[in-house]
Amino acid sequence: MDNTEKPTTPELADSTEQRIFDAAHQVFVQKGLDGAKMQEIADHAGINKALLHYYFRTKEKLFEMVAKAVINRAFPAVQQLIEADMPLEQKIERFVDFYIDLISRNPFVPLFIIGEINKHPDQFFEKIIPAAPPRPERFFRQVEEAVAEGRIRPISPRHLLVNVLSMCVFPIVARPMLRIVMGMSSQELNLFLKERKEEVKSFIFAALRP
Amino acid sequence: MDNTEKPTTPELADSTEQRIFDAAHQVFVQKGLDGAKMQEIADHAGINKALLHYYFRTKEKLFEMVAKAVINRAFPAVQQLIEADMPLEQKIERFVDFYIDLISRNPFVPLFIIGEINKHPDQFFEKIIPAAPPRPERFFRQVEEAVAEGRIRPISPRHLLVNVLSMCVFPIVARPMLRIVMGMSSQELNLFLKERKEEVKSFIFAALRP
DNA sequence: AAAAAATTTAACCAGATGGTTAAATCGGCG
DNA sequence: CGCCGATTTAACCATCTGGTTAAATTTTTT
Repeated sequence: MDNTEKPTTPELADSTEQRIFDAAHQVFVQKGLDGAKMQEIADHAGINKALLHYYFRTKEKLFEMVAKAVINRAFPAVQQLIEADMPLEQKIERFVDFYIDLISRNPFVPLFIIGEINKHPDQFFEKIIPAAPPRPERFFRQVEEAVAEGRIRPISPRHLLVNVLSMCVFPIVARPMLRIVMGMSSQELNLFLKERKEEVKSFIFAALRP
Repeated sequence: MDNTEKPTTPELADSTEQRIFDAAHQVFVQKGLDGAKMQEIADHAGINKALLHYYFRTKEKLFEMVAKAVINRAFPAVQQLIEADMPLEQKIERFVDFYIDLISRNPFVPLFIIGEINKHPDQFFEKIIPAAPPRPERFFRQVEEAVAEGRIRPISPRHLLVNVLSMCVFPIVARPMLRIVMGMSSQELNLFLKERKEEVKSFIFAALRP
């Protein structure tokens, strides 16, 4: 039914504090800062407003913690895989599989990040986003090498990465829009999204043929 | 500075009513139903709250009108091009150019549609979305024909369309996220997005080679 | 200039929401 | 049992926000 991931900070596992945090995580990610109500978070955690404010003083602080957790969970995972020590072709394959799985389990996360930055750019870049993240330099070099060796068709490494990301993330995030544009039922869409992993991989490798 | 499009209902052009509607359009699309405040819309239109409520009774009604305008402006344009009477290859080329332009001028629109459906699915599908939109059957047939003739590599028409859509829309919509993932400055991103049209087209046609 | 329409001012209301507080209650534990 | 921390209850407050209203003021029309 609800197959979205919930974060776990091991030390506090199963504690009330953790239950509240998980509830906040879910509500904030789905509805955003403005759309989320403290009462709804309390309900979702199975407690009341008083206790909610007892554990987390203010909505702002709670949101800040959740937002930090979201981005600290989302980006390092990607970074790690994209910069891993692994042949380019294999890396792309694993990346597509891994990333489609990841986004399928957390379909609201990309929307949450983009939306909140759009609505409150200042706070987000000040408080939530950490130090400058390292660029995927190794991946870029791998692509350039593969091009130089003639293993793949000449292509801009950055555009390749963005193409891969786009084809993995967008269909899952834009699910409600696809339903309209493609005129598909919810069931049809489920089947369609399951085919994506193979379809995206074959599309990419076809585009990369020399 | 602000290159987002504003809708124009010709009859009322330049009227106060239109100025208010345009302001509402801009604020709602950027901040969503919950994030938008009536006072902000009034400020943006250069009037006061009383007059705002004089022209548009309630926030709900105003939002409903804006949302309808957004989707009635967004989807038919796509539908028309994708179902046009035109050779497949040419159609894809024009579609990429047209769609990247369209989204660049309205970068918040896709996010708005997806986000609002996620937050208020009931209202949106009841009141905003019109009758069942026609599927892109002709496009699908064109792809199947091209495959049968061996002009392009075998591929699922629906996945092809979603791939094209993804590569056009996602990078523009996810701009704030790309900044983080790719570690690019705002200026670098502008240059990067300008290269996209050519880059996407060549990627697609490379993937379609038999 | 007079009349009519558009717009502003300023006050107000009601409901929702974030947040607080003190006392009561519950639950485990020595 | 009796203590102690966790949790609930219920009342309360301040603020924000959507919405209304009547009168005053400005602008447009006649």
